[in-house]
Amino acid sequence: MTSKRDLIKSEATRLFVAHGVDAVSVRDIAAACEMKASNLYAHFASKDAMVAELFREGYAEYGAVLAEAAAGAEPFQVRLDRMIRAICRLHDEDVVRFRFLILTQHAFLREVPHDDHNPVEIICRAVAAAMEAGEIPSREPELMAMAVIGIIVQPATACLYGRLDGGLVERAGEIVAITWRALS
Amino acid sequence: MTSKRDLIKSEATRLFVAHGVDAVSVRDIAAACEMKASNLYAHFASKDAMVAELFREGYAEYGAVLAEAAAGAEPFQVRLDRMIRAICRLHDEDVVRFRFLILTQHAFLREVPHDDHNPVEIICRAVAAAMEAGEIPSREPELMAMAVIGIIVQPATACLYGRLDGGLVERAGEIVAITWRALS
DNA sequence: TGTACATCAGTGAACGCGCGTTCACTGATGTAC
DNA sequence: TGTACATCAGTGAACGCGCGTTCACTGATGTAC
Repeated sequence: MTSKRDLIKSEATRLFVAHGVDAVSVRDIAAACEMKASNLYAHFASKDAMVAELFREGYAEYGAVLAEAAAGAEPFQVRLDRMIRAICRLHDEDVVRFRFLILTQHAFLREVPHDDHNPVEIICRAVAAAMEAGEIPSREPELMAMAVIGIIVQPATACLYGRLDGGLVERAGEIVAITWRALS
Repeated sequence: MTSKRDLIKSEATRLFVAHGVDAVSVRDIAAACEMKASNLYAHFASKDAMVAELFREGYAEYGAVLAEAAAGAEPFQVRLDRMIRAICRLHDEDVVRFRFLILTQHAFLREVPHDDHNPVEIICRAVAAAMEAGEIPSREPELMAMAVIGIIVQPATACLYGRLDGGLVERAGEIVAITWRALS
């Protein structure tokens, strides 16, 4: 059985994605959980703390999954393939959470540490290492890393707005191919 | 001389980008313009109307610039080059407005018409036409168009967060090259 | 078995605050005669 | 030239509202004896 805390988190995420964080009140969240607003404070210190927890938790899990996919001694092409498929899977498995991260990133990205668990950082380092190892041509690593991220995130955003039907997993092979050509 | 209305628009845009639309009150905007909040209502019907006008105006201008760059009988490669350089120029010339559009897109994209002046639509059509004309390999056009957009927008976002120093114009040639490889 | 107590998720009513917005009014400037 | 009036950007005070948050309290459930 999922805890009340998890119920609140999932209902809140859903409402935030549907209407935007600022347009959703604690009373809205409570109503979706069939409780009163005051009871939310038995589970979270404040609305802000709750939003921050949702973002940091999601962002950290993405970082962990990506770090695992990026590790290993295989050629960069194999690891890149694994990373992209991992992200596509994360997207399709919980599209609401992916969207929450896209929508709220601008409120939190400034305060997220640039460490080993930062998804953007992981991709930057993997791309830079592949260049140093001569596995792909040497270009500005940060720019190429951003291109890689854009090639994945923009289709995800397109799914959000109904410009792309279905999910990303079914397109993962194509996305990998686009990315590989871009980096070549 | 710039009108008071233009002053309000530019100060508001600046504040919205710095703190987020919901965190900026009409009193904040008025203070930045050295006037009182009540006087804003001589120029705009409401705060919401003002934000909507800023978005629609910016989005429409981007659409117009892109439409012009996309037009013509030249090969797709030439027109794509012109489109990407045009966007990079728009970004560097008024980085605050570009960021405003990135940050607020999720509040407005749903209600923007998918017509000839929609920047996303223009890129989608240009890519699809190039495929039909055999200028680039045939793949899912919407997915390829999203990749193109991501390759430009993600570096712009990286500039926003200081991950990339400088602007996009200096990188326009490289961005064109990445995009062309991705589409090939 | 019944009684007394502890626990704890959940409630209801209220709080102060800052928000967007309104509107009667001001006061400087330009215009007509 | 002076006087009377029109215009209009800008003001000050106030409005109602919904927000996040607090806190004394409730009432069902479990536990000890």
